[in-house]
Amino acid sequence: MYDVTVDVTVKRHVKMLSYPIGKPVITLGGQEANIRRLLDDINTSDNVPPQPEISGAPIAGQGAEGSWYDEAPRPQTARHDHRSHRHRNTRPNTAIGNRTSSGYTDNMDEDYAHDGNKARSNVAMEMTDMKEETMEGVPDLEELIKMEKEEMDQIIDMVESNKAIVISGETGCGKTTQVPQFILDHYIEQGKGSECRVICTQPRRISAVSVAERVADERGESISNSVGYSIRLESKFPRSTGSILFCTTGVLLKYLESDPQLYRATHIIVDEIHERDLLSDFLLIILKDLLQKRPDLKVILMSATLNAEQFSEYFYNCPHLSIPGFTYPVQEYYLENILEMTGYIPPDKDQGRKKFHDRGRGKWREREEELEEEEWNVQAWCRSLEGKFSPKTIDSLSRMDLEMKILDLELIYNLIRHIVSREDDGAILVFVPGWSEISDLHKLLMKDRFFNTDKVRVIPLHSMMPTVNQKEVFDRAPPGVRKIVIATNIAETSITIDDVVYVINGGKIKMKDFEPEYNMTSLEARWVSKSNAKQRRGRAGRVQPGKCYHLYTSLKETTLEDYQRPEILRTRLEELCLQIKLLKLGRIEPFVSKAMQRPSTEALRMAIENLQNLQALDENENLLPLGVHLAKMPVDPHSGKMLLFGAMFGCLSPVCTVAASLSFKDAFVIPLGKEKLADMRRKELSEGSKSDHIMLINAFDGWEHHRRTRTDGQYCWENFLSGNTLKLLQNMKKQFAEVLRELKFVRNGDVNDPSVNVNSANMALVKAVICAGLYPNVARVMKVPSGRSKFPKPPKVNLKDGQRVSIHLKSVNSDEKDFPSKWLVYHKVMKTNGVNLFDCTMVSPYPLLFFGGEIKSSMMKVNDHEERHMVTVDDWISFYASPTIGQLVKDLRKQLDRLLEDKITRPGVTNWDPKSKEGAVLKAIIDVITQEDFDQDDDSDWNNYHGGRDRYR
DNA sequence: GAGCACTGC
Repeated sequence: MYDVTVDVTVKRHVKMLSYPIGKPVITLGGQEANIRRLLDDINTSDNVPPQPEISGAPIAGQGAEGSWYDEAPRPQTARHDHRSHRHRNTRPNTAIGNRTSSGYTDNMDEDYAHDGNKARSNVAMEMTDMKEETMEGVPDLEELIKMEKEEMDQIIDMVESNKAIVISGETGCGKTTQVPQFILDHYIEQGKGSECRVICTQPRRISAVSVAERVADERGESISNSVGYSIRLESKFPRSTGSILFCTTGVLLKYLESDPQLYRATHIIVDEIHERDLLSDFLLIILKDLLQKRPDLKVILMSATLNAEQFSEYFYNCPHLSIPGFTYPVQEYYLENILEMTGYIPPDKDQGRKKFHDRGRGKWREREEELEEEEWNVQAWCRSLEGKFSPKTIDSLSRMDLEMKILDLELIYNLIRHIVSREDDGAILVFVPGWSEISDLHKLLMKDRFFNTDKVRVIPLHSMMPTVNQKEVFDRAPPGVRKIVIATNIAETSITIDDVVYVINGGKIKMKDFEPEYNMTSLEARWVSKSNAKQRRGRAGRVQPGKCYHLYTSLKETTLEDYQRPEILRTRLEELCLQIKLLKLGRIEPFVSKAMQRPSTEALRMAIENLQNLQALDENENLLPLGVHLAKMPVDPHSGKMLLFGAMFGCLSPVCTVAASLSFKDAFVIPLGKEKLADMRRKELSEGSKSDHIMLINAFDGWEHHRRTRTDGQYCWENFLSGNTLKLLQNMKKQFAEVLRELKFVRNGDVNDPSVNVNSANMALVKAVICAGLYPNVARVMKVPSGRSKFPKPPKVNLKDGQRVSIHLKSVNSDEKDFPSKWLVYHKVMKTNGVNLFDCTMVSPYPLLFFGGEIKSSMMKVNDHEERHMVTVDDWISFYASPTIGQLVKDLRKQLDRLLEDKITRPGVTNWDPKSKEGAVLKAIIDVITQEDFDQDDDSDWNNYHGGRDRYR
């Protein structure tokens, strides 16, 4: 055990080091008498745990009267059977202003981005492929109605005569708002309105709401009549039949749990399928199968134009219809044009042959040859530019790093200066990959007095910056003032800024990727795809003709992928697998193989294995009782397990805060330049807990406390918190409590009910529950660098497989010097620059012993003369312990395991009566955990022990 | 010495 070593293997970005990982640093013993007494108490308690029954409690969502999706179809009433309510053609041009002033908008808004007349001037249908339309004269109303009628008839014909169709069209063609209405209106005209229930899914919450509002508006109704929406935590259902429901993809998938054949819908429209997000790809597999079982069901897939054919092929070569759209023309410029117009001379690329790490894919030599070929192509292309571009530009192109390993911010700076001084008014939107580029470019601009004036307004935009919630992003700059927005891809789909006329496409995008062979998620900047570029370009043509500057050559553009890799190939699959089992879709592998692109066998195997280790699946992929609970909770499996334990151990509210923050996002926003101050605030909020998760609880509780005195605004401001996010987290917590009530783990759905919070103030226990949820995500602190250097480095920690990683600088533990326990549990580990733990909680030994993996007792040789007893969890987490205490811990653990298994199989409210077996066991466990036990072992002084280890690095 | 973006009756 002492010399457990890991193979010395150098893998991509992962240092596998060889050194002992098993030596304990903590000796257990202080609680021997305590545990013995507690075990005695258990043995004298009742042997049959009483099962408190929850009877008569109504289950939310089932049979709730008046809910849209459970109501039986009923006859159509007369007031809906004429189309005269629709007046979308005469709608004034207010849509954009209204939505943007309310905060977020979405690219879906583009479907009605322009004046109604313009938008509808190109409604003529084409069965052929895409055709770029330009603005024509505006037809008169009569002609418009006629054109629309033709358009509608064609779509209806196709829908009627096919089970599935694909409709493609660029943003601006109106497909999202019009197609659902065509279908409904057709049924109403036929006097069959009551037979029509259209569900239209959107990938984002905001699109679902804003499209529903727009469509209701076009029909001259308020929401909840013939049009409604349903997103998580917020629903306004339309009437039960003769109606259209816009919902998120996730909501529709949730419906499948109670209605596997989707009888609540006659038509299902899946919008934005070209985005290839995990949930739409999953839904498509299900719908494809469902068409066999429900011959009456109509499926309409809606996509952008590029590659729309592949969806038609996937759906049994179903017909494909393309709708032309309207957008203002956008002039495009490439790197060669930009160098020519700015006269900027980029730095030469590194001359020495760069060592090329292509993350293990492809062999070194092949890659070298590939590079040489690329180089040759570039030089040939440069020669072809002669005569068309100045020699200076051509020379620059041939010498610079066209791969843009590091985004050239000087180039962007020069380009912005060029636009500001030479081009007409209009906001500039710059796309860069991430925080550091936003920060650096912002500094670069502010350094220049040219930009640091009242005439220029520079706005950084990032999901974690407070500007995402501020109106100024959307506000049109006053005349003579230039607005410059520096943004991540948040401005590509989620946030729409109307007055943008100039777009600078930095060419790179940060993308999450999962590599099962390294069991590692990464987040790295890659080249954009053609569809990203197209979307970015479109951001320039919303209000008038615009210009788009791509920071890559026109040669490079030809090598860009059409689309980003679908998410299903880039993500962990645990949740997907659980859903497949919950929806009884058969064995995982064959089911997933039906996807448009199937994930690797390795990724699937890893997901299934993890679920088996979690006791969610058995060895035959059958859902175990725990798996059923986890699948029903709207969080990842680890957070789900945490919630179950939180309910059982009477600390529901704090644990819900953690689960909500981990599965959605934490509530912090950080203004540019205030990073360190924000770190300090978080550290204060952690109150010495050495836990990011406890810090989140304290931040949330502080906010709720200040709400009572209406000082929450001040509180958020001081602590860099977003009130909007906190409200969402609060609602999520309520939802979790509801779900736990349905699963019968708590009696009522109030997350703050005292009965489920008897131990909420016991932070040692809350940490233990966090540990129970996050296990086996355990890391061991290996080295705390000395604090003398100017920039103290974060502690180095090891994962179980020996990977050496850092604690991310955002974590409250990143500047921690003192770890009484060397063990951390974490939720997220990700490779960015290096490999980082993004959140962690230091845990004491007992939570690991009680909630971790298998416990073994063994002897360990300390030196030639001495051996010591120890207990070890999962063969790597070791503590010195006498044989007696080892046995006591094992006995107690056995009691706990039995209790937990029973609880999971037969859910019930916790019985705290210490005379019951359940009460006695829980009391014992809580008692031991509460006395955090950090007895240091004298002869294994941790720093000495690891002092000589540098040679391995 | 640093955090793409979504989402769940």
